Amino acid sequence: MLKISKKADYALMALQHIALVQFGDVTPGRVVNTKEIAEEYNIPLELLAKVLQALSKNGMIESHNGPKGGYLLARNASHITIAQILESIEGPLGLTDCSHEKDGDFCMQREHCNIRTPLLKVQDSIYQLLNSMTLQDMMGGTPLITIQSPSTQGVDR
Amino acid sequence: MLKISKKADYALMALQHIALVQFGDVTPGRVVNTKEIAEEYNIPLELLAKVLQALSKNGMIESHNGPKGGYLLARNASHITIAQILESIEGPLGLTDCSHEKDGDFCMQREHCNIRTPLLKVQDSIYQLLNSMTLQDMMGGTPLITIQSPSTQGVDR
DNA sequence: CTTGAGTCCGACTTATTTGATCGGAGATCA
DNA sequence: TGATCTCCGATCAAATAAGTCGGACTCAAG
Ligand code: FES
Ligand code: FES
Repeated sequence: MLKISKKADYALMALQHIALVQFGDVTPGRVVNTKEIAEEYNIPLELLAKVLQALSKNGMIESHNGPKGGYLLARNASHITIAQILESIEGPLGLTDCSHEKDGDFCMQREHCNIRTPLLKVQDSIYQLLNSMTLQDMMGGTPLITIQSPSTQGVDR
Repeated sequence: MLKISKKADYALMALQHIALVQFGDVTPGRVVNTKEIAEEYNIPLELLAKVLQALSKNGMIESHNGPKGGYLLARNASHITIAQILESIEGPLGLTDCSHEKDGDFCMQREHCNIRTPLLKVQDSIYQLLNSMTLQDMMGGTPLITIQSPSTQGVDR
């Protein structure tokens, strides 16, 4: 349950790879093209292309056309959060169909719904969680995210 | 993204309804049948039945057959967590396909995978989150779950 | 004991989403 | 100019979820 799509998976891998090349290496200005990533991680080329397109459209990476072209991180790795990446590929976060109340978009159960409010809270918590972890954090195995709740007080990791 | 299935939705509603009848009301021993819930929340009858079956099979509720039959909460509402409910309906929690390493179940990207470890941590955090919230909590608008992470220190709700 | 209303339960069909693919247009550098 | 590479839309196939159907069982009243 709560599985994220493979496209989102690919997006994370690709971004991390780009970040790695751009940061850790001695070749700071190097661009990285689709093929390179696809072969490295055994990802279907065309599908990965689609993913990268979406990422660039959402301002996560910059695309450079033509020969010697490729992709570049749009901002610092510490300013790109997991939530942003995932939302670029799949829609906005929403546990239920009726999380985001559009006009007229009425859930059949809305009237007597008893789970809307608590679920929205859970959803919000998950969002904070995803939005507090950055690409940077994913690279260096840096910080752990800890949860505090009334029932699991003091439980660490 | 991260949408839970409608069946899981229905499960939460149904369980909360059962808990409400069994606890808050003056009819402590009353059983509640499928039809009652289905009509109350506009849920397809047969589908809800399926959901309830799964729940009973996983020990969340008890089923009583025959006329005047129906469902009963198997344990106290404060001992049923959201995570348990969701896992009864959908499979076990897993952000990626390769979260649970079965034998021979090798992810194509496993060798060079750079996102496995951090994602598992995120997954674990989410699980703690879901597992720290009980049916009881959902009923009375009781406790809020708070998150603490290095980057959002001090941010409350 | 018989009967029948009411329920549980598994198999089946249909709809929706996701994964993956193809072909062409536009841009850049040698 | 020409070759190479990215970008972008439309399209096809597979997986999953949503919803439906009919039979087996159980209890309680008559
Ligand atoms: S399920 Fe739509 S409002 Fe609760
Ligand atoms: S995606 Fe399977 S191991 Fe990382």
